Amino acid sequence: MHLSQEGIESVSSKDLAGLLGVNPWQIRKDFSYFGDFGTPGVGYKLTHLIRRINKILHLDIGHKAALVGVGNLGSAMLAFPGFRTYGFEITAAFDVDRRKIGRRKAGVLVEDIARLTNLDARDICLGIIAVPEGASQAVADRLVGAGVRAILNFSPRYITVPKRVKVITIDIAMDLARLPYYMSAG
Amino acid sequence: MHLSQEGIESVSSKDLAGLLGVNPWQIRKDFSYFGDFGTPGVGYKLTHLIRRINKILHLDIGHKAALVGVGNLGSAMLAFPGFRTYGFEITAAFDVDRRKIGRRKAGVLVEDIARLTNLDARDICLGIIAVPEGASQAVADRLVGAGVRAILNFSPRYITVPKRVKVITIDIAMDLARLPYYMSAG
DNA sequence: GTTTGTGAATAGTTTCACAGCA
DNA sequence: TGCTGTGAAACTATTCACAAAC
Repeated sequence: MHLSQEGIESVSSKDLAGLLGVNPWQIRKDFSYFGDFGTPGVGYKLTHLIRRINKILHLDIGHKAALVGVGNLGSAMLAFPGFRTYGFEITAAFDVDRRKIGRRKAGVLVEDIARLTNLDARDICLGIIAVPEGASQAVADRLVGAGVRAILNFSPRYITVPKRVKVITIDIAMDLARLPYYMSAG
Repeated sequence: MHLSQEGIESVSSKDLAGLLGVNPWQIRKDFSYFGDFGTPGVGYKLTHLIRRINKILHLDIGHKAALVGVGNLGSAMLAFPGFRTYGFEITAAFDVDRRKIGRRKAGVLVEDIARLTNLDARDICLGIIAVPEGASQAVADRLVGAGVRAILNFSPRYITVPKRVKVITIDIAMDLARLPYYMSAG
């Protein structure tokens, strides 16, 4: 992605592998499942590759997201520029805290969580849960009721949703907890 | 983990499976690799299970971590209570911004990144990278030089380190980017 | 009756090696 | 010569089924 800014037009599977920390044949095998074709002897043309991958992952159209929980982590999400890279935009934010409701954070109005309904009417298909601990299931239920089709969950709890809704959970503490196992003696 | 607060003493593989969203036999198989034993007809005793898992993952001793990058995400990390659950504590924070250096965030003094050396002398074995974009590799190099043995990397870049150092990268934007693929028509 | 622990069967992933194209 | 795309081999993980334990 950064490569295109450096005037590079083509990358080989070896280049990509080095950049991503995997083996070249993994790259080629993965691409081959989608019939993606590069040029033997040259590599993959960057513009073509990016367009193709965006299409496969459905990133070719923009997506609007609603954030629930404007605490430390939620605020970081609102300010995070990385979402734009893949065509995402947080266009709504919700919280329970009266002191936050009505104010703006990173240009987005913080609304009362009671108003978290009919997100589909606002063209929002995606929910981000950044509330602390136990509230996550209730928030997930509200998001599903409001019509989102996918949820990014930052709370350290497994949440249950209808199977038409896709959930990805990022449990930061648990990810960190995997590290000590690999650290030799200490 | 929350279960112990509810007075529950034993869990079956079925209970755990429901709680984690996986199959019961997956739980049993995974435990069996470590020769962990529950009681047939009853289940797994919670206190024993937690102690055993903490031992296996080396979470039975506390770990000190250094945070690099006290921006939005970094501040969220400092305030995040979840690390304590697994025995982690952020005891040092570093930034390049003169306005932040010398101040305290969530009780932790923000130091000049130039002072990021000899972390091992301060009993810190773990680095958390929360800097924006391109600075991540340079920060990783500094952390390795200062003696950390593992890194939690929040920047969307693959970083290269000696193989004795374990890295886990959490690319929030890319995790989010996986969702649209699963959302039907939109 | 209930639940664990595990061998065997099944499914999936990673790795390799090489034919074919630029 | 350099690199892709893919069939086959090796490996790993998941699922099942059931004997032994409570």
